[in-house]
Amino acid sequence: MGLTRKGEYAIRGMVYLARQEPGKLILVNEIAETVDVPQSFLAKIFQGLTRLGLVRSSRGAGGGFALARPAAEISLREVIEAVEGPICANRCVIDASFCDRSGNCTVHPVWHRVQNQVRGILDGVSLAELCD
Amino acid sequence: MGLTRKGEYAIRGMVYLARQEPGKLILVNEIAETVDVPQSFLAKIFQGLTRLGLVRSSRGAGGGFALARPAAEISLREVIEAVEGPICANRCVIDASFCDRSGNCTVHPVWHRVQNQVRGILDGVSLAELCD
DNA sequence: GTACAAGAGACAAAAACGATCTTTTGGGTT
DNA sequence: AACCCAAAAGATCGTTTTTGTCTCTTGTAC
Repeated sequence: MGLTRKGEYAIRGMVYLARQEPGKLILVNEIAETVDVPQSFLAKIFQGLTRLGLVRSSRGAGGGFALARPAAEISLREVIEAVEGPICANRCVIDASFCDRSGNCTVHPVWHRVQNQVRGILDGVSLAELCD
Repeated sequence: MGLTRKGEYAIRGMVYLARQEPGKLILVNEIAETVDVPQSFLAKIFQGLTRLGLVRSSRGAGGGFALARPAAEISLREVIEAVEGPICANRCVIDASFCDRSGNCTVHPVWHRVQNQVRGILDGVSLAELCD
């Protein structure tokens, strides 16, 4: 019932990128150092973000990472779900096999409401807004 | 970012109790069997619920568990927080030491909004409503 | 005082979390 | 072409949390 460090770190890193001159490539070491997260771990996290198309990367000298889209067009939800998986109040909402005892679950609709609210809030916040 | 089995089991058990004649003591074995959760585990969970005053218990022959208050006066949030701890979007909202890098965190207010929304929804649902 | 059922606490396997390290791949430079 | 540089990929690894189980104790009713 809460963000893991992976999520927290991803947000820190992405907000840092969002504060840079758009398109400018930044080394993962620099990001890691200034937002205070372990470099190797952040590297892994950014690998995933790259694969999912949230950031673009370039290898070799002069390489690094940059946001794949303008900061105003990347939502907090995208970042979180990229590293943590889909926001889900209870397994039963995603995984039907977990819940269908006796056919009907009265709590089910509550989980849906929770998810939708959370997603809505997180959708409404962009990286640009988090730059202050 | 989701309920654990403990939370899920606690809800199942409490809803089952809420469906019984008020005040009637039910054996944990019966509860466990009909809501389909491991008995020993549910026993542990209910131990905690008793300690926190959500259910009352009686030992010995004819003992068992019953809701400590009317089902309409026990919220889903109470049950969840009793077993999972306080609902918290990010450690940084509860544990200041986790977040105060450079003093100000722009994401902080978002976590608060998320928490309040979730808590609000869960506060608004009582066990009675979950009985259908 | 005996049977019964919850309370308490120790223990343990399995999964998730939080990294770290090494090797590979690809891009620039000389 | 040879060589650095930095990300990509994958293996590994210690710690914590989850998900239980088991045993023993305590309290209650008959």
